[in-house]
Amino acid sequence: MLTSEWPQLQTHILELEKQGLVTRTFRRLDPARQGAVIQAILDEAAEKNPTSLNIKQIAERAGVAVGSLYQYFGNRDNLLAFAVELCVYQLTDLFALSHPYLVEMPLREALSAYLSYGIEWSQTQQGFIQFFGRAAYQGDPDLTAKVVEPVATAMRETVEEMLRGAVQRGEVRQDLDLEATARVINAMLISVGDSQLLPYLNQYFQITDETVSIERIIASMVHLIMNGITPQA
Amino acid sequence: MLTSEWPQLQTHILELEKQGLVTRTFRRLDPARQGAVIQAILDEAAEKNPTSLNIKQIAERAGVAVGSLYQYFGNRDNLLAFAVELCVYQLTDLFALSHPYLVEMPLREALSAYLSYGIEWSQTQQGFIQFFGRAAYQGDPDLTAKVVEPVATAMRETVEEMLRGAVQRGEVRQDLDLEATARVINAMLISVGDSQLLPYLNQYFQITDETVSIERIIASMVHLIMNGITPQA
DNA sequence: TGAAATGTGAACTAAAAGTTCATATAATAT
DNA sequence: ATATTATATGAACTTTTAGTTCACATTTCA
Repeated sequence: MLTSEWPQLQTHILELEKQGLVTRTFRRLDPARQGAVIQAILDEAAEKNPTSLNIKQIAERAGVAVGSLYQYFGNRDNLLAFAVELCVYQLTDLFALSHPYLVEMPLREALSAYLSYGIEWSQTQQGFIQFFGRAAYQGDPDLTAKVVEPVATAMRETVEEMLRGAVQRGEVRQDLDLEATARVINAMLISVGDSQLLPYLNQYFQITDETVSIERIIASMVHLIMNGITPQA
Repeated sequence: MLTSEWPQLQTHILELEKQGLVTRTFRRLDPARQGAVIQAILDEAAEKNPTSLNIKQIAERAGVAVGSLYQYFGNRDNLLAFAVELCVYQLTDLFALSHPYLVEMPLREALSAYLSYGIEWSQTQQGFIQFFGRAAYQGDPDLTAKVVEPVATAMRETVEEMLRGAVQRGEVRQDLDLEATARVINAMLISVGDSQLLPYLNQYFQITDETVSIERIIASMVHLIMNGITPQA
């Protein structure tokens, strides 16, 4: 069940209740029902996009009545705000958790781990990552400010510190334009990762298909970053 | 004016007239008015997204009456299909034109040119690229099949041939996983390019900001691709 | 000069989506 | 056991949004 896989979820819901985005009723709900509602919101957002959430469809998807959603969230705006805030909490937590490991790992392994772990993790945890992805690629100003900006900054800073650590450990050149290179690598990680998270994106980026696996892509990407493609002297 | 900067535009419009997507009336229109309508459609699509085009807003933006749009396109579906097909025509033309130059250029210069030229070109030609970008990141299945897939394939194949040419000219290693590497480089070019085309994407990718210019990014990207980041032996 | 082509936008229509509320059921307290 | 409170339900109401039409005005051109 969803809730059991998100240990911090109840804490975050309590926090959001204090902010007036959910009612006590929702917090005290049967976990299965609570999970179904959250899952329905995330799935709905992933299928279309966060800003065009449809209350009636969410109700149908979750197997509850519309009236119940109004008892939980009061109105649509709150429901959306609830999902948005919850998503930021969850992803912020995730980055806080993985950050120290990634920064201390040898860069070569850290790059692989970042992607492999990220792709795997987001596939078991159906929902929050996809919700975030839709928000990121939709470009709604409000969502961008509230969800995308904080998470995107955390991502970029993680990559920057991974690189900085690697420089200090002598794994990479000293004369790198560290800031610019970190941004390029960050963009690579995002595009490769997101193409696996949001299948429709892969039709644009064309990262993988029947002939090229994600493992081959990750290997080539890491190799490219570490060694470039110019012939060895 | 828009029309004068797209030499093939009239030809394409005639083609679309034969397909029943526009009326003769639109083709024979005063060029300024015709351009204003096309521009309005593209701008509208760039601001929200292609699938939620709003007839009334397009009319207002173009400075024409809604009734006129119905004389030009018959209905909303045709108007959208017209924009979609026109976009594919224009971008296909663009790739056909630039492809041979890029493939024969030294890879190092070709990578820079691809981006610099692409970013510059799309900023003067307000519209088609942004329309395409919105389609690509929206993920509507119909748009993906009709617009994104053909253009995305052309992009990936261009990069593949750039790499293949470079291998043959001895500019890069022979033992590369060429297909996988091409896909990674293609994704880099897309993410860096699109972040400059669609400003909201830059808030996610965080490629550039006040402290890091696009020129620095391109230089670092090319350097990364050609030389990697490992210390020189 | 008149017939054909084109332009106009208020008004019509339909659908979609948020919200309410009377009623039913379950939980809890006394 | 019964009253009280909490929660569940979904049909009906309301509002908004957006595509479309059409009677009439204007322009073009033979």
